[in-house]
Amino acid sequence: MAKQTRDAEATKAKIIQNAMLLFAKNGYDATTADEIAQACGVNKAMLFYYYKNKAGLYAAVMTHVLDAIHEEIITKDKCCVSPIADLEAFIKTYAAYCDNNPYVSSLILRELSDSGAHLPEMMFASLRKLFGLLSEILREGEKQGLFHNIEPMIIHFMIVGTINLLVTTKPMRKKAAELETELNTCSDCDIDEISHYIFTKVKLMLEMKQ
Amino acid sequence: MAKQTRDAEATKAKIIQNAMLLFAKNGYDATTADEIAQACGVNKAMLFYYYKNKAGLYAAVMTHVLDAIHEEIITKDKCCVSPIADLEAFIKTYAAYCDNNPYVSSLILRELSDSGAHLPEMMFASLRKLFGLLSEILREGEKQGLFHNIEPMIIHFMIVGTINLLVTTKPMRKKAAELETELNTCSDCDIDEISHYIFTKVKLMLEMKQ
Amino acid sequence: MAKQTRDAEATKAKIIQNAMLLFAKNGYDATTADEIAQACGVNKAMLFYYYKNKAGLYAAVMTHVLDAIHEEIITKDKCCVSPIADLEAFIKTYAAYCDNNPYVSSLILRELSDSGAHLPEMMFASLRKLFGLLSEILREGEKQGLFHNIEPMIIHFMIVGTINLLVTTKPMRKKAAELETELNTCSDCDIDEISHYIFTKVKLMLEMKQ
Amino acid sequence: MAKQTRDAEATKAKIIQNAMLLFAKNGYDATTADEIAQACGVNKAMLFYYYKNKAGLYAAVMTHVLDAIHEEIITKDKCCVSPIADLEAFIKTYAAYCDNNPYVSSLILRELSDSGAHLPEMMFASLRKLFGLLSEILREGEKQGLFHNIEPMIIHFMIVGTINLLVTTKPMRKKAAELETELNTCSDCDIDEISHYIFTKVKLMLEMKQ
DNA sequence: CATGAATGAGAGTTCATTCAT
DNA sequence: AATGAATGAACTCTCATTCAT
Repeated sequence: MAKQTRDAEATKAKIIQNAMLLFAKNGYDATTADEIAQACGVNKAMLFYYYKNKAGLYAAVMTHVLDAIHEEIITKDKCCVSPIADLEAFIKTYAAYCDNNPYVSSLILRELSDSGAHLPEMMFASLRKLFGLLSEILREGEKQGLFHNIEPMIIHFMIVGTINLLVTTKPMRKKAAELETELNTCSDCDIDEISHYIFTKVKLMLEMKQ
Repeated sequence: MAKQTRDAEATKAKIIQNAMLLFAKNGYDATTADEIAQACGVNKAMLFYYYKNKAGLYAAVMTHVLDAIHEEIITKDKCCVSPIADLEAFIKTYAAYCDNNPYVSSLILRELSDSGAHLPEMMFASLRKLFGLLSEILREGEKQGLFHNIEPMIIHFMIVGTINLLVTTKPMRKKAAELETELNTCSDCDIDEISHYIFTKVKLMLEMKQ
Repeated sequence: MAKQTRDAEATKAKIIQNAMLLFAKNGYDATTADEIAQACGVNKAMLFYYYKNKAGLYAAVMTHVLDAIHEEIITKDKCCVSPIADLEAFIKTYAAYCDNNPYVSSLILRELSDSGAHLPEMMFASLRKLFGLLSEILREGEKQGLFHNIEPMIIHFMIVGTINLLVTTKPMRKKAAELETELNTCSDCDIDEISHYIFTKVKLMLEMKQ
Repeated sequence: MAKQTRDAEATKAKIIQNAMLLFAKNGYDATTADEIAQACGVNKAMLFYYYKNKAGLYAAVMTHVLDAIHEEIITKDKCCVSPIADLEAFIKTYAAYCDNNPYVSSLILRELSDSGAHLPEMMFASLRKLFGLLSEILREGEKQGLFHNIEPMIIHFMIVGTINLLVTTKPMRKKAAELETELNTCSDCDIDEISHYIFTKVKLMLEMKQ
């Protein structure tokens, strides 16, 4: 009996995992149910059995992804030591997570460029949670007189957007570097350098009174 | 000179224009040839007559968009006054252009999150041109001792990515603001405030020696 | 054993059967997937489900046809009594089979006049098998001193080509006879007369030393 | 003025010539108006201007082909010397003509395997003329007591069908010979050997009383 | 006579989804 | 819970044909 239950869970997990990769690689429309099923080694009808329809599966994938990243951040951040330490933790954790799970950036960017067309309600909740974390840090820093002239939404996109773009364009930048050596596309930068650079620059930016 | 019933240039332009809007709104896969043709008031076969296939039309749209933005920038920028003035012009022109033509941001972000899956060769050329403009400004600033510790690719995405994300998420942010007043999503910020804010912050960031 | 609503083998067979008739009647290009599906009372997508694409279905049809005729001949021929008896059996069996399944002649002639454009590899194998049967008979006859001056390929086409042409042109010849009584188009000849005539004449031809 | 007229004629001839080759190579349905126009270096609309529609062009091509072959035969045959000489001339002229204009065999075989679906009325007339020539020779031979037990339609297909099949399958037989040396596909036979062989064998066949 | 622009009616193929087992 | 069979609605693309110039 326990076997049965665990199999069902295992199947569901396998589906989410493979769907995530494929949605990230090819986008929502270009990913077919057949493809996902085949990648899982599961019958196609199972996708619909467990997730009702393609949109439902996609929603499940996105919740999974966003919840995971949120949890990663609140776990890794030794919250509340200092706003600056928190900011550093936020940036580095987010960057490291995206680098390890590169489909995440792709999924998030795509969703943002759709204005959340595929999953309005749910997207809001999960993305807001993420934005909420940074907002809180910034507000606290402002309260302590460390940060000035804060526009949290813009800062959020500066951090998160930049990281996501650098992650998704990695192969593209590598290819560009091979074609033309003149342009510096940061094609060999590793994620720790990148996140450290971003942190340093954003910190400066927030600390200035202007 | 007389208004013609059969004007190839006009038809081609109509197609590009409508395709651009639809590709931006719905993405490549979710946009159908029927839809585009109907929006143009043109027979579907014309799309293929002029652009060979859907991918060809998409490529034409993207070249058009990226070339237009490039030209806008090099026209509006009174080039070479000073790196700081150039930076300001770059940011503000780019932001204003995207705000006036909101499909642009959507198209660019989507393409970047695909790593240029739809148009490898061409994308490179056009995006590189844009990146090249900023690169040049940054390099000059560094040479003049105004900017320090420059990583151009990261700076580029910080500017361009942030603007694009703010443009595409505008409706989403508006909706979020209606639902919940607690969070500040910059939903009423207008584009000039935004681009000025970004310019100010980026300038600071570049001028610091760290 | 119970009659099933969903019987893959039955469906596949239905598709082959109807496709065979339609390809024979109208040729490859002029036969549409819609038409075939409708004739089968099956959804069009099933054709692609089972046979991948139109060419695949056509190939399946041809293999089916050629294998069937080959089997018919090796079954009906009491092989190896004497080359002459074998020749008679070959001619009469082939003729009777084509007469009973008139699409066969049409398919074969069409394919030959295309030089096997639609299915290079497969066509070779199956047609060669048929030609091999006659070749063997002729060679044996020659060895036994019964036949002389044999050019097997030419003899093969004389037999098989003539039969096929008489079968496919049957309606045409009937119509011609109605229009004009002067010309004798053998419009009332039945297949047994025809095959007997061919056998008699070919036998003479082979037995002469010239 | 004469120039104009001659140009029109030249254009029409160019169209017929190229259409003939393409119809022969690819069949009626698989040949497109675009293709023909491009091959001629003529605007597509011209095809319809001169020949009303595709079927009309095809009909024109076929009449051209069949009339040409008919004329060739009645020209080359020193008619009425003796039925045997006439037969020889008929076979050899037909074979040589098809060998020089290989599209002819393809077109004729295809048309016959359709039972003249594309051009009922016209096909009859032209094919009948050809068949009429042979019929007359056979009848005369019978009257003179040279030939016996004649079934003209069958003899006709034995001659014409065999020649056509050998011509159209030439590339196929060559390829088969390369793959497998065991089978003798007459792949190196030249047309004069073939037509002489056919003539010899048919002559024997007709002279026997059986 | 000649052209390029335009069209409508399909054709083949794909795919999310459902049904029967 | 799981599968393969089946479907209907779309989608991209093609092509004979016509129109305006």
